[in-house]
Amino acid sequence: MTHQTVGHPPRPGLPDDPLASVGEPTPSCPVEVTLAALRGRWTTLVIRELLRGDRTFSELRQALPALSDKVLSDRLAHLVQVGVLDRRRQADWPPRTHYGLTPHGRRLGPVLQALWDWGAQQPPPASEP
Amino acid sequence: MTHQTVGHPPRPGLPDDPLASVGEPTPSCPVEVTLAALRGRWTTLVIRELLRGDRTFSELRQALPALSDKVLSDRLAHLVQVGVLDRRRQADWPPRTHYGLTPHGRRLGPVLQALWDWGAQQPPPASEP
DNA sequence: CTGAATCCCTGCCGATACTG
DNA sequence: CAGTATCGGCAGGGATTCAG
Repeated sequence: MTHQTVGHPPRPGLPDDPLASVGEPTPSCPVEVTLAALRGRWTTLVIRELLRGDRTFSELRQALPALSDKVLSDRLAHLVQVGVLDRRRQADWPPRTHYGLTPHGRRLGPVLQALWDWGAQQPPPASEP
Repeated sequence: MTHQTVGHPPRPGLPDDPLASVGEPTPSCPVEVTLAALRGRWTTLVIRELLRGDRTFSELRQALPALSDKVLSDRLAHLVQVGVLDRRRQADWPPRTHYGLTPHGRRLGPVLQALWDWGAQQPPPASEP
């Protein structure tokens, strides 16, 4: 069976790392860190939109019409706080705010790709109750 | 998967797949599929435990002492339903139930690894509000 | 235009108690 | 041993309204 066990290169292993021994969900677990960053409905769609390039508040609202102002604002604030997004206000009038991914946020690309790849695989036919 | 790159200069982000144009969170988006599978507190820890090998209900409870019976039961049922886990009852007495990852579930390894890797990176110092 | 404040409703998850 | 039943607290998120 080819499975990652003891004795692999200096790569942080998932089940083998000491930190992977946490007995409860805690912010010190890197997996929890990432899931916390992606937490919340619409979050990944906002990131996807910004992976295509910088956007303003209105542009994001236009791209995601079913997303309310409040939640969009919440998501953006959250993503800025965890260092995924960068906010650049425009002193002009009308006030425009541009959002873009930080380098750290851009590294979420491979993560979303991994999520995409697994979800695109056909699961075995589940039995319905 | 059709990967028509539409002139992303330096860093192509998410796949430029037609499905990536969804305007709202929907089960048809593969990213949502995966996040739905991983949804819920304790879920990734249960998977991590089973990445190390098959476990019974009690063994999982022992490995995650702060997890209540009900939630553990919920998580296991959910993961079985989405095709991540495989349940094998023992007709014997006392009744033992063995849980193990399906091939599909085992492919979550790289996904969790991607989540781990990003979360393990040092984010830029967050600005204070 | 870009957000913050408020209200309400829903679903999660923890605790406890009970069954095959 | 391996779950299900039930209840309650609390946070997430949608709609609306108001402010800078």
